[in-house]
Amino acid sequence: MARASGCSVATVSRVLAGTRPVGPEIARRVREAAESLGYRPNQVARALRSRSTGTIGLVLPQITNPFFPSLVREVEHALHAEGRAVLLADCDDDPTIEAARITALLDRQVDALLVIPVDERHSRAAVAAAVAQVPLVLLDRGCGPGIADSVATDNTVGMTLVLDHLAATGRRRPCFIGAAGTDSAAVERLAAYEAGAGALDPEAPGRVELGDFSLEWGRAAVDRILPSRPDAVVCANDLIAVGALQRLRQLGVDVPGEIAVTGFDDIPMADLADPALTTVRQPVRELAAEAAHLLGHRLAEQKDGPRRSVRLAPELVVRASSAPRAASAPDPGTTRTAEEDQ
Amino acid sequence: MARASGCSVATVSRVLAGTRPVGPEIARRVREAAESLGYRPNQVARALRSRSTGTIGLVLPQITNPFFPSLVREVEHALHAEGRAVLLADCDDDPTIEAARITALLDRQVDALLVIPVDERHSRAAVAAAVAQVPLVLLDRGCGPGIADSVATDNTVGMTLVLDHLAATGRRRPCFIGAAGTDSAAVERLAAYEAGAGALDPEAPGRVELGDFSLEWGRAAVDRILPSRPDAVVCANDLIAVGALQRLRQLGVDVPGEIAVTGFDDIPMADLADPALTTVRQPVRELAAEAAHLLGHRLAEQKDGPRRSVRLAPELVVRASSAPRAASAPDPGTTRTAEEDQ
DNA sequence: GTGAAAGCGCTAACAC
DNA sequence: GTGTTAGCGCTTTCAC
Repeated sequence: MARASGCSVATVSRVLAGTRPVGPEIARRVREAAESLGYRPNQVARALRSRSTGTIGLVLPQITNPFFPSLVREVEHALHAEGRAVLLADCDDDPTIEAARITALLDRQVDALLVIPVDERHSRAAVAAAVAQVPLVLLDRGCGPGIADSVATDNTVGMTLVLDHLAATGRRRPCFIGAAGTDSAAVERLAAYEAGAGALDPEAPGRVELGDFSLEWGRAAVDRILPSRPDAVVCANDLIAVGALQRLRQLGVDVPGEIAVTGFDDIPMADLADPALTTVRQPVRELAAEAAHLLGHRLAEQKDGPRRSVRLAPELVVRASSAPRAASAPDPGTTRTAEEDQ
Repeated sequence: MARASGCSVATVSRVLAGTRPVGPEIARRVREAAESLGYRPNQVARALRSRSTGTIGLVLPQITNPFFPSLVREVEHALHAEGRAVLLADCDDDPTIEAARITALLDRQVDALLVIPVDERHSRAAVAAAVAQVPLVLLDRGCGPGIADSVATDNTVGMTLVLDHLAATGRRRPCFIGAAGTDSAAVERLAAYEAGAGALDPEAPGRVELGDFSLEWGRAAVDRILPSRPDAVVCANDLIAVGALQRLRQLGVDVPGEIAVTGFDDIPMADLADPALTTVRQPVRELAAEAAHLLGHRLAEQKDGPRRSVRLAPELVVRASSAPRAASAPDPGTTRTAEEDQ
């Protein structure tokens, strides 16, 4: 390669990396030679020398969780646009596996880590250890206070959007089906419901059932919540909401005629449920972009800036499951977004 | 590290890699030193020297396609179990992006590539170019004849299972909603339907509507197929089937009372549809394991063995959407698998 | 069985 | 501006 262009390897390196100015004539020769020889620089050697692999580790609980694929997609695209590559680690929802995967990624000299922790508490040690070695940003879920940079959806805003919408469409007796976990999604969504539901009905903050983030729990919780005669079921995520929808249908309850149902996340299934589910759409692309930005910042600047915690506001997606009682349920194919409401 | 254990770097390398016999006493000292220093070998340097990164590129059309997350999960776990890591490349269903991603992975010196091609025809050039550089196995979808090793589900077996099941449960007027593409899934599933449906009804092979693999097409196709008064709608994948289910419900058609509906793939949504969808479950774990095995084979043996093409038989999952007409629709939560039928 | 030394392909000092 | 040279951290001959 150096021979072919009639100059030294150093010059070749400079032309390709653009590190230092090079004469226009010789630069052209180098580029031509690279072209005709089909030369591709070896990223491994480059990484060894420059101590930077251009590789980011993405650690997530379970790729089969329906909320993650779109997030992974956006992260992959955002990072690739910066010329970085993504090493994927699926943890099977197990903090032990998570710790092992993080170690494996660190051994491979990833430049940084993007972690969606499995568990608020049990992931902390592994994350803390990793933070000491490379820039790390927590995505979507927290992992203890101020342990690392983090990017997540603002759950409080989301829940407020839901409650405001229910109030505006005439619902007065909401209830909440949530999750008992200690993670930010469970805690913040519950807190926001309790804080906001009182405006609709002083009793509403008390109508709460806590289980986990599953379809099964959604189905089971309906039976426990129904005796309180709610006119709206606010669910902590879409899985719970779809489960609730299934059980309500089974019991012959009219949604949205008798009861409105809302979810959170806007997973693909939300649009396909019958009736289509009103929910809160997380700003997935922006979450990914912000995470990539934070990583870039940590990689460029000195490693010791103050911890940043970014919260992004979600968007309400109004669908059939919360249509006002006056109107009959519209065609399931029809959806309106928050913008269109304005 | 060499200093700490009082021997040479070569010996340290030998102990840790187990390449050559080392005296037991000194081996112990090395291991102790490694332990106490928290020594982790630098995989990048190792890769540069040994010309093997232990990294596999996984290239797929779109992680948001509901069939892929479980496949990605199994691939990741199978590969990680062998000490390899997965570089993920999402192609946004675009062959141009696919080609770019493949090049980027090759530049990073992946040991091999696992590719789910975007398009039977338009992915061929990029795949062929990659095959010349590293071991490559095609997963789930083909990409022209004999271009590389491949692992996929046996679509013919799957469709036969469906038709046999429909025959056994008393259906006599099946029809088919498929896709017009040239990919193996579209072609083989259609061919298998046409070959097998004649046994139920000589007219059946002619009752075919071809569109794409989408929910929307499933909805639209129902209107075109209904005039032929079918008692079973065989769909080329689950997305089509769920769309068909939605439209049939909208039209007030009783499923499975009047018409049975079947899908293909067993995506998560299949179990959640109402009624739950009878479908063909692809052997995802085995697909991933076989792909990993093939890769291992190519990496270990000489690169020029004969091309291998592995087809794995899928499994029928019987749910409510194809229940015999005599019985009323069972509880949506109840599912039976093919094994339980035997 | 163990150590010394030569590189893997590249980049970054340092001369010129 | 450009060439020369010394490594990045490891594995692997090759001597002993």
